[in-house]
Amino acid sequence: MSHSSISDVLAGKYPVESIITVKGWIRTVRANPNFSFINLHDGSCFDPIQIVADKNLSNYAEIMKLTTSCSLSVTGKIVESQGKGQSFEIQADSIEIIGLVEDPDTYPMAPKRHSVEYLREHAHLRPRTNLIGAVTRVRNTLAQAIHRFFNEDGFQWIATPIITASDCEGAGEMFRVSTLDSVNPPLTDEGKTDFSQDFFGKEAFLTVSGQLNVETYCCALSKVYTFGPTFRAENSNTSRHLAEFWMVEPEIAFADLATVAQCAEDMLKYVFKAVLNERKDDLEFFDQRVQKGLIQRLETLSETSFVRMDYTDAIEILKNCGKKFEFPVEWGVDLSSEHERYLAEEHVGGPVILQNYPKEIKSFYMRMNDDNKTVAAMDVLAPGIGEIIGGSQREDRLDILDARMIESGLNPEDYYWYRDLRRYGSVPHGGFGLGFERLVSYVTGVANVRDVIAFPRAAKSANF
RNA sequence: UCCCCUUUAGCUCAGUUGGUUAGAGCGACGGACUGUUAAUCCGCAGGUCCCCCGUUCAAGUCGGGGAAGGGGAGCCA
Repeated sequence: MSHSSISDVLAGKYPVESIITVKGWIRTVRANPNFSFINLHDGSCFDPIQIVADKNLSNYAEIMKLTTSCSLSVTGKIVESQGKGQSFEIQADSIEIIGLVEDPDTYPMAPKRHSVEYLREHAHLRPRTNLIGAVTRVRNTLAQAIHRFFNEDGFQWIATPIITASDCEGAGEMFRVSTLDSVNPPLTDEGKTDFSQDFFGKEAFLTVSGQLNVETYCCALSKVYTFGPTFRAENSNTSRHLAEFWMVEPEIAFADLATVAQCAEDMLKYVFKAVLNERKDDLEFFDQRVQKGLIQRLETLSETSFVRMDYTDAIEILKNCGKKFEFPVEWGVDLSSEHERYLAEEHVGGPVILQNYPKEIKSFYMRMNDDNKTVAAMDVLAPGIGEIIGGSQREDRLDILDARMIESGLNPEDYYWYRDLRRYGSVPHGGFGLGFERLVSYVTGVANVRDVIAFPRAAKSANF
């Protein structure tokens, strides 16, 4: 049987006096012997719809006993609400009780405020809450907007592999993918695990980045991006790290660092605007309950240019700002959280694009600048979150790439297919990686990335 | 992985110098209520004080060890 989404009903899609059916779960209920108010939600929007149940309903005795999260099918007439707080409500003709809550006393999602830590321990029920429901819709809107932004700009979406047999990705600890007997694996003559007998005939891992793969498609289709899950086996225990997270990685051919930075800025502004336009209801909740001033901040961000700053200038600013840092600042050091926070939160007061870092602290594939000291790298630092995007122009000159690999202790032969791109019609190109959960966290104000992904996977934590 | 903090009712927390029967708010439950909005009012039930070992006449409280969670750092997206 067909039914209407609550978001359509509240948006006024059906004329007053229409008879419709809605289905969902009870958020709150206020009962008295003569009539009851039931707020029903189905996840289609932030607000629930108010059902007015009169005592004349045949099953009114059962209706009076309903509790939070019971599931219902309600058929009735749309009317303009007599009360404040909603424009429309449904005057119920019939209420079918689909599923009761078997023991309201022990049902974990009470109609009250819960801590995010508590909700995380009940990850299968937390999507029913206002908070996680809103996060989920905003996350979806951001993902759709990212695809739309790239599609409108002529990018092709490339599904790069989740499993990678090349052990040369370098960035961080990897999860091994294997079908070998983990207790008694086959051994080589040297007594080491014999991966030639493994499923792929060699050691295989979950990807830590799609970048190297997507560069190959960039050097053929010009504008490409990946958007998929990424895995890091780092033992990080912070509000900004997950072992399984989603990453957006565009790669642009015939592009320099400035083009890459502009793409990052345009993409962020595009998705901020999308959320402001499409999910105002959820943002208002975040603004009220999670982070005051959130909407104003997003509106400002989507209109003003991001500050660009060279690493060298940032070092001077940090050295001369008069602030005492735990880690001393000197040209050549990797910036730590306190430095990044000062730059984004205090010096700029907004996101800042930091560019041209010393080559020693960045990856081998980043393009060497003419000064032979810095590479064409850029990070977007956001207040409160830190690094939200990391990117670079890639080294497109084979001799310099080889030299950088050797400097970094890598064997160029292992990267033959990556090097081939520089041998056959090499072009300047570049791209960046956006941590999707960090973006959702930034946009919603929800501080921990574990609360903006459905089932978070982190060190010592893979429940549900 | 390192530093700091926390763990008491379904949830959020208080708990004095180590001392009788461990408290509040919210939630749940029962009742009242003809337009409520996390309704309101009245009533009631609800405890392995995270686990183990120790000190003591006596431990929620003190000591040691462990676990889980949080904040910060590192790594990064």
